[in-house]
Amino acid sequence: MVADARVTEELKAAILRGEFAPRQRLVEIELCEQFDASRFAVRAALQALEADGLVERQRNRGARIREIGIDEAVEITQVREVVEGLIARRAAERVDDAEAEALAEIGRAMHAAVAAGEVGEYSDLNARLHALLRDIARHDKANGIIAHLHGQMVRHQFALSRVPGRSKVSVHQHQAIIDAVIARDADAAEAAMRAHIVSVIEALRAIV
Amino acid sequence: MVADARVTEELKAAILRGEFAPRQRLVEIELCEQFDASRFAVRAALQALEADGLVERQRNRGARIREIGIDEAVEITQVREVVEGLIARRAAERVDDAEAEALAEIGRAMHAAVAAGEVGEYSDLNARLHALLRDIARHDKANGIIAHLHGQMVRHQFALSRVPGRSKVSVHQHQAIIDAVIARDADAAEAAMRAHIVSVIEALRAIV
DNA sequence: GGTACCTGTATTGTCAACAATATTGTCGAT
DNA sequence: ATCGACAATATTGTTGACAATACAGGTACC
Repeated sequence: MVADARVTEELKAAILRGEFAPRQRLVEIELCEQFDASRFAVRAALQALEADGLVERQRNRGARIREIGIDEAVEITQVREVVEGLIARRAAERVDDAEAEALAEIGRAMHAAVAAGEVGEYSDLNARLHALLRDIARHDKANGIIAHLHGQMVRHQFALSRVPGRSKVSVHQHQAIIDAVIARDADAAEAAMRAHIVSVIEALRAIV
Repeated sequence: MVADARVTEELKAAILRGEFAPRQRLVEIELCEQFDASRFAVRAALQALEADGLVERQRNRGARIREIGIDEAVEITQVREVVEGLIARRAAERVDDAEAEALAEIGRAMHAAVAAGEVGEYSDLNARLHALLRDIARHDKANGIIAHLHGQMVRHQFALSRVPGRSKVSVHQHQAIIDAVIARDADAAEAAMRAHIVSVIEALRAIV
């Protein structure tokens, strides 16, 4: 696994960037040319991404980009709800003063971004907040599962960030999470995170 | 993926049965003989089981059985706590009368098994209860994650079932879960499941 | 005109040989 | 006797060719 790893990474990045349409066929030879790799490496990459849930394969019929419908996106987000709840709880238990200040800073930047109407900036801050909480929680298993689920959600995540007015609602939820973690209140942190993601689920359902 | 799938399945079953010791090296040629397959198929199986978290591989150094220490087992069980909590909640929301009766039946059998001191029988009933709850919940993503985590826990699970007196404690927790689901009380079902698994975590920590 | 079959092509599945790399054992020098 | 360099061996990584399979298009028959 050496060339394999490179191809796996590049192919995954390309999928996450949205370069392939859902249900699009992934022909091995075409991928060989695109990534300048052998069929062996491409095959290994496809197998890895199948385990990742990004690609589906049928015997003798090849691989295609897995389509994730709204129902599955909701299920994924429901799991995310409880696992990110665990992460928020752990973060509240383990946060140190420097990390608390970093959280507060993200909170202030979020308010500023919403006030200025910068949705792209707000979206970045959102990702940074969740990533920082994962860093603070230092829970490898939970973090791994979130990464796994996140990979399958990129398309819907993008759609979500385009919903007008969502940032105005979610900024308060994010602030509640930040406040609870800084206050070292584990129960409140978990509850705030779950409330936040429940509202994400509602927004998801509303898209259709 | 045809011979591959067979080898993957058999190898996984062998690992779960405990036929390989933790950190034991898995030499490809030996596995070829053992499962009467080509190196190609063995390789694919090893890659699949790496993604499954049962095997770890290093470049040019081959594969070994992944050792799961007590700390990791605790983390796994913490994730299980919240995801099985979600499953219990969903089960309470979706259970029908026939399923409720099946749950009640398992509860009665559990009490009987504890009274008779049949630990093996109780352990089976425990597995059946959790499986039935997953059936009722019909939450593919959550069920998939539980299956994934369970595969990594078999060794510790076995150690847990040997702790004397555990069934006497857990039978009441199980009954609380059953009662809450039958009463269609989602909050109580989630809380009961989480309380149950918290006690599993404590028992895990106590083993060392 | 429609349906079933057959053939050609595109694509994936499998294999055995070869190359690259790590590990182990041996030898000599200090 | 211990350490380091070096050679031998074991094991994995990679490649290209070949076999098996599914799909599309055309043809004959009803």
